[in-house]
Amino acid sequence: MEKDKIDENILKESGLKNTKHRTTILEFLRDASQPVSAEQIYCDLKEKNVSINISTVYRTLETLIDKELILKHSVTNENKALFEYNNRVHKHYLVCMGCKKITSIENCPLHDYEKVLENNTGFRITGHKLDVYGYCPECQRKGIGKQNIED
Amino acid sequence: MEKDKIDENILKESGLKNTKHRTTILEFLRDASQPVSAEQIYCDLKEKNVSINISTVYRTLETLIDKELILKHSVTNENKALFEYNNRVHKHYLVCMGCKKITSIENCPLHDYEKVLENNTGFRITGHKLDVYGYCPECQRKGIGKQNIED
DNA sequence: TTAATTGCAAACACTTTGCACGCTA
DNA sequence: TAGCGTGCAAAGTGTTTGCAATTAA
Repeated sequence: MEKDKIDENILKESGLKNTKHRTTILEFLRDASQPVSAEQIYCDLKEKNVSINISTVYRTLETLIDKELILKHSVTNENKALFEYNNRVHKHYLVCMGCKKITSIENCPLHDYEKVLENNTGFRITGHKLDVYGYCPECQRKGIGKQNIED
Repeated sequence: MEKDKIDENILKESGLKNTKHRTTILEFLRDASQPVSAEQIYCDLKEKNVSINISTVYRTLETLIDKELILKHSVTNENKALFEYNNRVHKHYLVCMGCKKITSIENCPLHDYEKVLENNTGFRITGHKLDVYGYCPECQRKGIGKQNIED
């Protein structure tokens, strides 16, 4: 496992002090399989006997976002933010409306579209966010989301 | 102006009782030029001397969402929801990072992509949400968002 | 040593809920 | 009149902030 040591340099390179909480949270996000909430980070660290305060979690996340080491997402109809390690790969998300699991899609169909839009609108386009919604194979198997079951 | 009378039938057709607050909010959203927050609705109605409680605004919005008469959005880095009249046109949004103004785009480049994705992932795709970010012509003129001014 | 980071508690902003009263169908 | 809709106050969530103590560089 070469997993655990990488991050310390990343912090230095971004001009951040190297603290235990920062590396812990950054490693946690790097190893997470999908975007997670501040509370999930907090609880998970507690389970691992890492003593940390929820406000420190938020402050750390904010710092890491500023330095673009992580990304923040808002999901429609969820009132809490989700955070994800920024591995600098342009991604989109497939959100299951049944189990709420978020899968990432690395293929992006929109490269050319941004240029068309710049020409049509006069905006300087800096990025985009695409989320696709549906039901995953497992939820379909369970019958979740099979049209409207009833009202 | 034929603007003001349409909505009463819409409520009936959705199986909702016809109340003043519901028609007022629905008309307000129908006539809004962009998605608005619950508080904006509340304040705007107060200015027009409509007496309403903020909890009624939220409850009404929830009801209208259930009946799909309106849509709810979450914008990244904003911690409040925005609501919009559902005119049943598939739309995307162009969000200005400078002035935060939201412009809608009625052209959708993703029709075919959803089918590709269904084949690749096994998901049953029910919809998608695309937001494009950038700087509007006016903000560019003012020099807002001209790369990084400094760090 | 010095400034940045943290914990704690308290404050905040947005949203939801319980209950009694009021109004639509 | 029966039951849904509303106002009010209070509680919930998720997030932020002030301040004193702690820690990294």
